[in-house]
Amino acid sequence: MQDRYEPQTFESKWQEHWAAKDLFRAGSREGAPKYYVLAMLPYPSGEMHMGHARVYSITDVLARYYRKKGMDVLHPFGWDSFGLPAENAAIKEGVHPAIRTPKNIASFKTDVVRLGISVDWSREIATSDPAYYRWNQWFFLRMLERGIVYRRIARVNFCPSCNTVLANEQVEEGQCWRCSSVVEEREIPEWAFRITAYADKLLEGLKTLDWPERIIAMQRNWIGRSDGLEIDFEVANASSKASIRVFTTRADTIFGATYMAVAPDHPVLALAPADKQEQISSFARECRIAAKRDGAGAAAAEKQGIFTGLTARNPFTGAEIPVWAANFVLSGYGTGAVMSVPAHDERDFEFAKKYDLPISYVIREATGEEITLVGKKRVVDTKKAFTAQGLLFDSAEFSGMPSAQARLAIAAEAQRRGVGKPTVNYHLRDWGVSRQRYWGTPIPIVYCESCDPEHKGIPVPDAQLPVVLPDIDVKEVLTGKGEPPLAKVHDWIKTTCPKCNGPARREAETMDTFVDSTWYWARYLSPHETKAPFSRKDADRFMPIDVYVGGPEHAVMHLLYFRFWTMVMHELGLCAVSEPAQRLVTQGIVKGRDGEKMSKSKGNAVSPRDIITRYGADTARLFMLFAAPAEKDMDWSDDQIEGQHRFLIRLFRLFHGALTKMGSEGVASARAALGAAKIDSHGTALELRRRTHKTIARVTQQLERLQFNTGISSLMELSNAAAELDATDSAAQGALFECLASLAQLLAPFAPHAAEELWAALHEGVPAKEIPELSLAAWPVAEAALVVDDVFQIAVQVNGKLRSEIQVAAGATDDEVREVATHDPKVRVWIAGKTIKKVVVIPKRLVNFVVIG
RNA sequence: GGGGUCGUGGCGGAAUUGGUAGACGCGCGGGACUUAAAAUCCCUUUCCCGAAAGGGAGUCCGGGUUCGAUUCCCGGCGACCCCA
Repeated sequence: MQDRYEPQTFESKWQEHWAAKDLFRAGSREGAPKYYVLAMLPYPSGEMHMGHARVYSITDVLARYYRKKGMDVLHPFGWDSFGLPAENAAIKEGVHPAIRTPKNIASFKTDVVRLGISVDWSREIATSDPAYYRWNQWFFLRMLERGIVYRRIARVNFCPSCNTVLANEQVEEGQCWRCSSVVEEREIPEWAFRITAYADKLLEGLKTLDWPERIIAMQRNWIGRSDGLEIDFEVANASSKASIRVFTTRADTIFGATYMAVAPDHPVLALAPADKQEQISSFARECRIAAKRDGAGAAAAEKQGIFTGLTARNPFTGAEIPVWAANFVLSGYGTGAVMSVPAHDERDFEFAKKYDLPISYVIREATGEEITLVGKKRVVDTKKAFTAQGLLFDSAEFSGMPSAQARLAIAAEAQRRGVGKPTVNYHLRDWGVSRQRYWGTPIPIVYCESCDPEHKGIPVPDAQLPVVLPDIDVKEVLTGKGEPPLAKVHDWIKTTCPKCNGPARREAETMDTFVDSTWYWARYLSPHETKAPFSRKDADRFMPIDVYVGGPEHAVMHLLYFRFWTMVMHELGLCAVSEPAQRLVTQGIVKGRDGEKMSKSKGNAVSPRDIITRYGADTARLFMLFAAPAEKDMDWSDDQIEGQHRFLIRLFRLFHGALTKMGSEGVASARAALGAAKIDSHGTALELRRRTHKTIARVTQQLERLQFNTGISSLMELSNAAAELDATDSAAQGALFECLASLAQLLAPFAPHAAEELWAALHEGVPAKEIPELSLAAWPVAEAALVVDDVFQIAVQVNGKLRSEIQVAAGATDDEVREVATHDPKVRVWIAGKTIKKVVVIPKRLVNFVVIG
């Protein structure tokens, strides 16, 4: 072998070797347990970036490790090839997405291969392929049949720059998540997925998942279940009978509801006195403008409101209370109206103080003394709202009840009187999927004037799927303006009605590309299946995903849709599982040299291509894995990458030096001894053997726990130890050879090309077909006898302070250990003349003398 | 404002989950090789006192539990992320 580490001379050789031997094909180990490891589906930009390189390094370590553990590993790859970037580029440059996309895929794929990622390419898919998206359409129709897909008139977020409708989640601070344009509101018909029907299942399922706590929390908050009471407040002073419905989670405070607040565009405001109407509409206009400026939330803004002239009757106190219009009440949220309890809600309190509205306390602390009566007034802290739960007072027959009980009792009473009912509200909204774009899945619906005058939509029959995207003249159709692009493709829009065979037109809108990534992971199981999205047999074999790796930015959108879709697939009988991924790893971002998130526009991006060219793929991989734990953000560091490169340089020198010194005969006999498990060793050789086997045990454990950074450091330690051994006799050479062989094996998941090269060096002179294939060679197993030391270093403390270290035999009893420690000269100094109150002995760790005096 | 994650040397980060704090790597400093430089190799490197042996302090700050706390509990401060 060469003593110099020159990855350029061998990395592509091994990549070709793996491909030629088809080593990474899944499904070829029938009896073995399966392992499905997956990185989130990438959008095929022309070049891989560091974030990708990091994810694939992580999944590849796992794929390679479990493959060596004998499992049937599925590590597939594919492309999220529909979507806005390709379409926007087409608008700008006039290149058809269908032409650009395959080029980008080919280029990106080259990067994946060059990084040495062990992918089963026979399962490669692209979501823009009709063979894939026909199943999007098929799912859409199945969901339509089940009422999970429905048509609605929606007030939607519209990005004038992307010229597209955005989901709520795609709006950030009132701006488009992609281009940061200010989002407008429009009312249009659209198709939607009834994901809200799955809110409780989505919530419930979270309990079973091995996902990061913060992702679970984000999903829980996003679903936002709140249990409360819907109750009607009758309008007291309008000419016609009307009521305002509110939702509250704090029905126990209802006796303290001293005013109401409604959204500035609430329908009840039509009943307000004529002299107030102008004021109300100008207030509504202001709020609309402010909301657009500050974002949909607008809660950050100063609380503002106006009195509407209306009053309502508190259904429990009977009091007539004023109705205000307020900017913090949103018509799209809940019922668009709230009962305001300033005594027990901070926002209501603030508002009441500002506009001098009455405040009455009805809850007090549950512990503590009875409210003191001073004259006729109860003494409470009127400086602030009391928002905690407590005991009711001044609440008629409910007085004295604790909050939780009172909520139930008040809800029951409201229900008995027919003015309210217990209700559950969710923050989660249904998922609008219609997009006014070209480069997406056509929605398989036609409109027929004669059978469907109301434009409810007629499903395209299964036999006519896929509805294939038409080829277009890019310049004519993709103008980036006006109606959906497909509406301009008249030949395509014109079709026949599947019901009456009369003229009909196709749905011109396409599906949100988030649809594509909800179930691609299942398509990998049966990528060539033509009768179904995937086969039940394959689903039973490989579902669920064992480890799913991707960015935390997908915490709510993708990961929620992905779970929802799986629940539907389960209901359709397609698979046994209802949760797609048992374990989720969210990897941190890679920051640039300046500590900012890497991006081309900031000019701080480091290209994996450059790194691979300069240092080789293995160095790039080691850096990604070593610099920080997988879940943490990491800073790019030119120095750190040099360090990883140096490690590989040292390894090559170590192997070269050792093998040269042993000579081919020495190597052959050491190899034979290792093969026969007959390594005879003692002294320093035995010490190295212990280190080798301890390292095997440690690295194995670290891989199971995804602690790649410490795994690599364990390998560094072992190689440092091996370099120190001067192997002159055959025993030492045997131990050294075992150590090197283990290093090559343990290194294989992390730096596979270098490991192959080293593995080959260890088998120099052996006929190629007799050399075990490193990628499939069994993962080394530590010999138990060599993992346990026979002598331990034990710390000796006196009153918790380290005073000495002693050597103790493994089998020593606590008494013996204490005896040795007591006689240690350094310890004696500290315990001499003092009373030993207690001695704590922790086997194999430490002894602590507790002394006084 | 609510929810979450976290805070350890000059830096990235370790610490067998309550048991010798700082593994491994980087950087700094010193040395070897070299005409010289790069590369490589060796030594040192938490801070303070000390020539050394050794001693003292130390995991954001303040309390607590414990023989023993980076780890658990309470209260602050600060950072980041998500939602308002």
